[in-house]
Amino acid sequence: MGKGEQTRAAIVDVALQIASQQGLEGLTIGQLAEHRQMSKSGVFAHFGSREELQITVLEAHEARFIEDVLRPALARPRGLERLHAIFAAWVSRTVHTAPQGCIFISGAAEYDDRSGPVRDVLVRMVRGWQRELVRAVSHAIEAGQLDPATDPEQLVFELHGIILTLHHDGRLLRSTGSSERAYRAFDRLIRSFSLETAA
Amino acid sequence: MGKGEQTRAAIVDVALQIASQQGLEGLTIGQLAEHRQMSKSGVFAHFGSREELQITVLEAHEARFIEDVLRPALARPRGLERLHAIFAAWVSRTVHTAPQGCIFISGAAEYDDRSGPVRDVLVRMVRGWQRELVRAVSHAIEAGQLDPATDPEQLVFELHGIILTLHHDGRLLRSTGSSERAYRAFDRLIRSFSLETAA
DNA sequence: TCGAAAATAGTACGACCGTTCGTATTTTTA
DNA sequence: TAAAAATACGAACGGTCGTACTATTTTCGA
Repeated sequence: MGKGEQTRAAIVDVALQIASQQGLEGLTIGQLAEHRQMSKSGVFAHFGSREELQITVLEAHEARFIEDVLRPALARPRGLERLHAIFAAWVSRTVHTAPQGCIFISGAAEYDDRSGPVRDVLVRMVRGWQRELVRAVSHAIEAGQLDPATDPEQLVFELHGIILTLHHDGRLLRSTGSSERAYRAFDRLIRSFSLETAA
Repeated sequence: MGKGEQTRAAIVDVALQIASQQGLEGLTIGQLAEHRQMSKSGVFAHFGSREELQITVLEAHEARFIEDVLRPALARPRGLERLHAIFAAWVSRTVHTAPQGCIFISGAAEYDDRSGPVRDVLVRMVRGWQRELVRAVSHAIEAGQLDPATDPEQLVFELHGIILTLHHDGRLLRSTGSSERAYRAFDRLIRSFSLETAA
């Protein structure tokens, strides 16, 4: 790895941190330069534009997100067990990366009324993640662990809501005990989509 | 109403619109001045600081929110009916005010890592709204329409998640049919907190 | 080790930001 | 209708922003 790539990676690292706190729109090249103790133009040269920087940060975020949340769960058997593993890792990531937020979530608020390449990339990533979730749910249906009439996208819709509230309450309201609420919500959600094998 | 108050109200009106699209942090005095065809300093004078402007916008947003979502529901009898009315109005407001977003939601993302008066006001408002929701749920419990073991805050947590996802999917992903998903989620949520009066 | 290529610094730019201040204009009040 | 008060303006300030250019330094393979 050449010196350039090395520096670039280090910049992205810091940028990821800053963007997690201030949002992708709050990310500035000057801030980055100061934090890295180099010139603005030096930082700038690595990306060519602020937009390119933001997209690079998004890509880095996605990579880590997948690594943290999806990858470990893929070691689990398909079905509910894997879905639960995904959810647990997702909750953990949402809560434990404090005081940083999820760029996908803050980005959603920042770019839901904007257009342009950054938004497009973000949308593509979120859609991709939802597709992964739908896959995981479908496996559980195929395995007979969920009601075959289950609409996977509906379940994912509600699952996503749990995480969004967790993020919201934990970060804005600084509530404690949100993870427990999230788990309880997850359990009820799964139960309500389960086969009626009432004891 | 004097001339000053009149102008001020008109400015807040525009500001509310802009903040709904670009966020409270995206709100600038220059933009406001141009939109209103007056000088920056003229706009500025009405608020004394940008922060004061942002807080004023928040207050205006809260007033309208309560007026749209809570007020009409108060005409309904306490309990599930009122809770449903609140939810329906909330969904409607979240979806129909397109292409504008909810300032409470975008603000949550903007200020969850910041400190200062604007954040404080926002937190107070969101807490207040959650308290109203808890009240509505409690009424349903007292009326015997929900399981007496129901934790109202847990139900509100999950209810909030439905709205957050609706906002997210509808605005960022521009999904259609999110309202239907939201209603389905609401029904399942209520059912899972209901007394087991299975047919 | 030398020289091309890569990486970084330095400087300047135009634009916009919130804010201040003195002045002019309009509105309200006596 | 004149005086007083409220309101709006215009210019300017220091600051930060992204970006374009040109130099300088550093890196690294031949």
